Amino acid sequence: MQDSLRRFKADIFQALAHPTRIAILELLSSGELSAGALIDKLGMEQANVSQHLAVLRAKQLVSNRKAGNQVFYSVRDPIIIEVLNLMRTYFHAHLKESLSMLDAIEKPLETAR
Amino acid sequence: MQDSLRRFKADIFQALAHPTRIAILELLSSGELSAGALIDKLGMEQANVSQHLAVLRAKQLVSNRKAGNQVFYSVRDPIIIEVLNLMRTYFHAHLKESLSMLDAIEKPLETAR
DNA sequence: CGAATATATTCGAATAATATAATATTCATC
DNA sequence: GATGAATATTATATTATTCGAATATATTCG
Repeated sequence: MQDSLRRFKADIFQALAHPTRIAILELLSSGELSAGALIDKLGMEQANVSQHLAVLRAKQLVSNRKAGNQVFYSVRDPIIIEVLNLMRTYFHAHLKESLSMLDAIEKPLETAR
Repeated sequence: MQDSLRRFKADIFQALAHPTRIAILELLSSGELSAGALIDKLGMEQANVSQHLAVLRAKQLVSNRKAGNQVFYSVRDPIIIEVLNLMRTYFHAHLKESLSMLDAIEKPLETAR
């Protein structure tokens, strides 16, 4: 059971472990948005956003409501937003190290393919 | 910058997205432990635990202190524990759905019970 | 020194996550 | 019922994570 809980947590964290999905949740934190609105605001491929939405749906982090032609998404439980906010606090607390971490992550962008 | 913050968050979540690493952080939440103690308590391969510790170190979620022969690990910032606790709250709030999610994840090794 | 203990690293194979492209579905309107 | 708009799904190539096995590095002790 202890173990199940950990697998569950790991699973949610996995769903959160992508910048695009975090962006989606943050965009939704102030209220619901249609898939199209999300695509616009993110400025990304329709299919890609839709796949990320599918991940969030699969882990039940968002709910969706179909209205005619469109699908409106919203954050299922505000606790998730709290988690994101805590992470922001964490980021600020460790700003210096965080920045060097980001430097390491962000490759010196190479010639695009 | 918005984007950097999201990449940072995603990166931390990625580090949290494994049951073993969650277990490690939870074991450390009440104080520091040596790598050996963690290996014992987890009952896992030495190399495997060490690799997970390396991930946690890389993302600076734990600090380590070498004392003679041993290396003692501790959680770097209690905010991380708060995040795990929030996740536990979330789990309880959505117990029913969570269980069915876990069912889907766990192999159908059902025979007994 | 050499052996023993504690921990870390490297390598390779298996598996999972991602982005893009192409296609499918669903609904509204004509 | 055909067309167009909004959204979802599938297929695939690429890349990243994971585990176990083997090996390496410290450190202590005799």
